[in-house]
Amino acid sequence: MRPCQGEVTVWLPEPGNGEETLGAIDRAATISEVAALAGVSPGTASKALNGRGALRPETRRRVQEAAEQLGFVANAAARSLQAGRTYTVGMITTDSIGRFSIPLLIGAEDALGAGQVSVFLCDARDDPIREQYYLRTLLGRQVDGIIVTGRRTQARPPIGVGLPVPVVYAFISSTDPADCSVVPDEADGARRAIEHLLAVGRRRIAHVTGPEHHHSATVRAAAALRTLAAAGLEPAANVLFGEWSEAWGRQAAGILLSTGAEVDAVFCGSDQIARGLAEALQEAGRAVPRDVALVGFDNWDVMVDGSRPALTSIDMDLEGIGRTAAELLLTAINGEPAHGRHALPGRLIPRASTAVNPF
Amino acid sequence: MRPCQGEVTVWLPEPGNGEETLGAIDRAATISEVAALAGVSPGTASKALNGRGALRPETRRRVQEAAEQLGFVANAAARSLQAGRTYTVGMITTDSIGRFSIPLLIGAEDALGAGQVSVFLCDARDDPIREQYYLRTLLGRQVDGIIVTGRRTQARPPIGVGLPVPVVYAFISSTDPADCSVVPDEADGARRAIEHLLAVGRRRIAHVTGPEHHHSATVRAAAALRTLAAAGLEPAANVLFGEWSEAWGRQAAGILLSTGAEVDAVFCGSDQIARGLAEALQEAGRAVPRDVALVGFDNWDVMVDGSRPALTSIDMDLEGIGRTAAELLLTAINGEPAHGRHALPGRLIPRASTAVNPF
DNA sequence: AGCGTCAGGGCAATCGTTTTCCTTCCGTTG
DNA sequence: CAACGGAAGGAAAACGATTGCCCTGACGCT
Repeated sequence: MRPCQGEVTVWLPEPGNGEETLGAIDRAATISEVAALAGVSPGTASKALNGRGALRPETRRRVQEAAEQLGFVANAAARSLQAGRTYTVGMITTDSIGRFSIPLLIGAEDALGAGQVSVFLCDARDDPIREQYYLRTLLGRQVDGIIVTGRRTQARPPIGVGLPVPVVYAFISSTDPADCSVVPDEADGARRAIEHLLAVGRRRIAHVTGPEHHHSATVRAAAALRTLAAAGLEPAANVLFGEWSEAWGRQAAGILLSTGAEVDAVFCGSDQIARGLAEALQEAGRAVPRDVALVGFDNWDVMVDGSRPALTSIDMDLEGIGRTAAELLLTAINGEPAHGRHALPGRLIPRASTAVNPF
Repeated sequence: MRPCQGEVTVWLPEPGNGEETLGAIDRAATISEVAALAGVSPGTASKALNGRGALRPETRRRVQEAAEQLGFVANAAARSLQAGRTYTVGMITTDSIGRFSIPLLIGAEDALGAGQVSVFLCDARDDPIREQYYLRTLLGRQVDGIIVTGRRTQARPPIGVGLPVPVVYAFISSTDPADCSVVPDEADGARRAIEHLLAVGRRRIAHVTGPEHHHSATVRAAAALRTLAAAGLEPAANVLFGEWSEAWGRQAAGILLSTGAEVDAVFCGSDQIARGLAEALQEAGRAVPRDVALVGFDNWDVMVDGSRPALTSIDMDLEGIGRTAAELLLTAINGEPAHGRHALPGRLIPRASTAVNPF
């Protein structure tokens, strides 16, 4: 194996650097060594370190000092072999690790780290083979549970049936209603967007979003239309389906302007679309938010802050979804499995693109 | 523990769903059970499944079928207990998982996954306490090695001294030259940027970048100036240090224009800066790339593609850095530790912002 | 003084797999 | 026919931590 490809520059350390690292540990100490140093048996040492059994305080202290001195950390393999639990969960991102997976991952790691549980990360890259391979790997490592995440909210077939460990789906959901899924309430998010636009006085509202075959796009669009209808309004234009890109946002702006529809607000299916729309509208002489107010979706920092004006957006609270999924997984591991699809509400983050008084 | 906070909508599965999941596994099968089913001893079963020992082909097959039938996956805890290796490495991202960590992570996971090694992910969030906590956790889990990554290329103190397992730093580097670090060659990247601008005929080149106290900013700036000097040129303006944001890019455009410096190209310290600059320049009536050519840094897809025109940029090959770090770690685990700072070259990705003939 | 009680701590089994010896059986050869 | 050798597979130790059980003193009570 050639570790480095292409040109590589290497600075080697200067030789003859005589200082020895202090406290060097060649091999991790075992509890027997700790016990020997403390002058007790391994069993007693275990009790001392885990606060079990009946020990003289002085003995306990002696063992603890010995452990400290040797830098003892219990071998997790041995411990889990005997406990039957590994205090480890697997996290499979079915599509690549990306913008959506990360907050989920952080949220999950947050909730699990507090419970002394470590996370095995697996990136299946949209490949069912890799997915099953990782699943087997995780099962072989006797994880206590598995979190499955992905980039799209659309329901997917269960990753496995009759698995020996609990599984929770985060962001994506399983088609099997008996599985436990934690997803964003996208319809609720779309409702908040429309209601916010209504609240700031807009009445001629259009919706520009991603591909029609994309679950999120259709769910959000339907909810937006429902909310408008509930207010006795029609959309100012037909829903424009396209892609999740700035380029499509710019293009959509042209379409809206050319139809002559008197649009005073656009709810966009993503922040990227909104940003493209904002740019093109302003180039065409429409002021944002004065003439047209904009609401995005995702609350992606780099987009909402980079856009001018800054974008009002819907935050799906991905971190919260990851955290909730992890917490549900922990309770499932403790014997109380949850079922069904848990939809978490998002928040609307108001910014300049829907300001009432833009001065 | 309340798993869900805030409003939550739950759809429960319809009760009375009578179908039993097929092949349900309550408890993972052990090798003894496989052995019993195949009519051999556990030791023999182990040999059969691992291709060791002298066994009749027919016996081997019988064991394999039994394993298949029971869905046997070897208990990794037991295996690593006896092997002294866990086929697991830890990955500590010292600052939060972000845009830079992900490609590193993907690259590392790529190189390791192929070697049947799993990754423990830990996010220390810039907190030294968390960092040491995770380090202990990883050591307790007997990882075979540790990869340390971060968001900044600046050298950092070693995460620990005399650790019982090899450590490789990726993207960041360790201040201890005896440690192994894999970093992008930022100076080389800056050189490529300047040489590209020279190659497309620009001579009055400015540099706008991030904070002066930021290692990457100073390294890139120094290399840019050196490259210009080597071509017998002065920079068209003083290096402008600011922040890594679009807003700063826009502001810097104003500064450059107001000084009256006849700039025909700007090398930007990041794609965000370049995007802001592109916007502001064009609003001021300068065409990109006709009047001013732009080169960014990072090759961040959403920036280089969202910008108009699309940005030429320097790609640090983060994925390659992650992969190389992982490969070096694997060889270190196998007893051949590498030392020193390995700088990997980047690539310049040409796009419209430096096109010679923009028509 | 004798017995019971309990604190303190050692012993050994256990978890599941691998691996190092053995044992057994069969065929071959001197 | 005896001895040897190799093939096939079994028995058991080992990895390291935990834990239930047991042992040993010391102390108190009658």
